[in-house]
Amino acid sequence: MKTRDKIILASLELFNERGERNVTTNHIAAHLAISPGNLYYHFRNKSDIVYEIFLEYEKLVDYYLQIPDDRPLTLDDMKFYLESVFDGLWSYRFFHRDLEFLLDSDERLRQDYREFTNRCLEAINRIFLGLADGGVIQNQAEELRRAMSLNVWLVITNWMAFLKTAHGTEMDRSLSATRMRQGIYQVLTLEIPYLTAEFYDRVMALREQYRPDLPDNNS
Amino acid sequence: MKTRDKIILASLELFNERGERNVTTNHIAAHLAISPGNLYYHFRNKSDIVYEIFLEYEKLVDYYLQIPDDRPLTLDDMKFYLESVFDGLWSYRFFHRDLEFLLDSDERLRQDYREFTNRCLEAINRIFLGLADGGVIQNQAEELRRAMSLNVWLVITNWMAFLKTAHGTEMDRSLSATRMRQGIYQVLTLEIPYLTAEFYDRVMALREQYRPDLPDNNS
DNA sequence: CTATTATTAGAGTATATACTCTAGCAGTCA
DNA sequence: TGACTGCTAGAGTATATACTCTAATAATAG
Repeated sequence: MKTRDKIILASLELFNERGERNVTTNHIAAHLAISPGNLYYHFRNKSDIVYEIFLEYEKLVDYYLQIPDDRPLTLDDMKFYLESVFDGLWSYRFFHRDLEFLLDSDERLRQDYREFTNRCLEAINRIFLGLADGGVIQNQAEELRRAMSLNVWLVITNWMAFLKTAHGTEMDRSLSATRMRQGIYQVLTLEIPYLTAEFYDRVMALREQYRPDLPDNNS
Repeated sequence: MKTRDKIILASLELFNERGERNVTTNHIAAHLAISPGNLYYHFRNKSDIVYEIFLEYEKLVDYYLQIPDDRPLTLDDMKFYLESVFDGLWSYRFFHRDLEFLLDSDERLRQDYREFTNRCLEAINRIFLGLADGGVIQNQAEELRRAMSLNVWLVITNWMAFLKTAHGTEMDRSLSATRMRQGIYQVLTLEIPYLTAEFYDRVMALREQYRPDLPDNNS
């Protein structure tokens, strides 16, 4: 594997683990057992590494969120979108943690992220439309659908932070990966009132699969 | 005003404006035209300043979120809670920005914040109960109400970050304060499906007051 | 007035961090 | 072979940052 790719990979790993703020370029180099000079040969600065990682994140999510417009959407589609998005969120979870600082330090990233957000909102909106076509959820007025999409986005992008902050120190990876699924539960909760009678039971059953086992057992 | 209080005030101001990460203790001292030594006479370290500010934030929100249990809640109550919470969020907006790092650096804060979160969730839950009593929203199953409360919390605590990241550089204070109100719009959106027939029109009219003037005009 | 305590200034320090510079090495192509 | 280009090491640097230390000044109590 090329050094450049190794740098990106190790950075992502360390960022996710410790937070971007706590990971220096020297740490990254040390972790890879390469020299700082080597790292800076491949990247002009830390922001460039972050930006490169963002491009991957963006690509992944954009790939997941391709919405077919030649057919209605099914329950399986919905499940796929939810799982994919939370999977992406998990893989690049450092990103939303220090988001504001990162955007402040890099004009390019701010621009790109804004467009990324808009694309995601648009995708969520189209998923709702597709699900309405598929008879899973009821059709809603444009304005309400947009407001709902935004709420879905807010819940999704805040879920990771909630887990990290609302629960104790017991945030080992395995536990997180399980808890992560509760994010899907929360999103499905948003949809409940809009389900069609035909699909109500099936969606509720799906939702049940993501229910947190422990009621609220933090400490 | 005592120096100690001035430090807290100036810190809050600077943190909100530039983000905690970009504000050093030396900046704070310089801003107040006092010496670093003086600052460190009053606070052992930066974390202590943050913690002190958190205590104020906590007190404010706890004060706002006192829920009377001897009477049902009205629409006005709901409006008050929403405006109060978003007002608090705005006044201490730096806090949620670097939340994860702050909690990582201060065990006390992590502990306290977790309890704070739980109290807020509990309060939201009780507001829903009170509103159901008041005939504003329909009564829901315990589990659904809890999941909804959590969604409300997620939307509220992520709203500030969304504004800062999804819109351009044009985030001067005045604009923000206006946009801030759209957060209330989003929370009310969550409640729509659960409104009682008697209150539907009134809540929708209230919600209308918080509707963003510009559809999605960022750049 | 004096002794004591609280407050403040301001120079200073240890450490960290992002990043640079130079020189050497390795692969490649003529 | 030799020259050229890409890659790497590693010491080094400028700056920032959180925080300390000492001495001086103000406030207060007896």
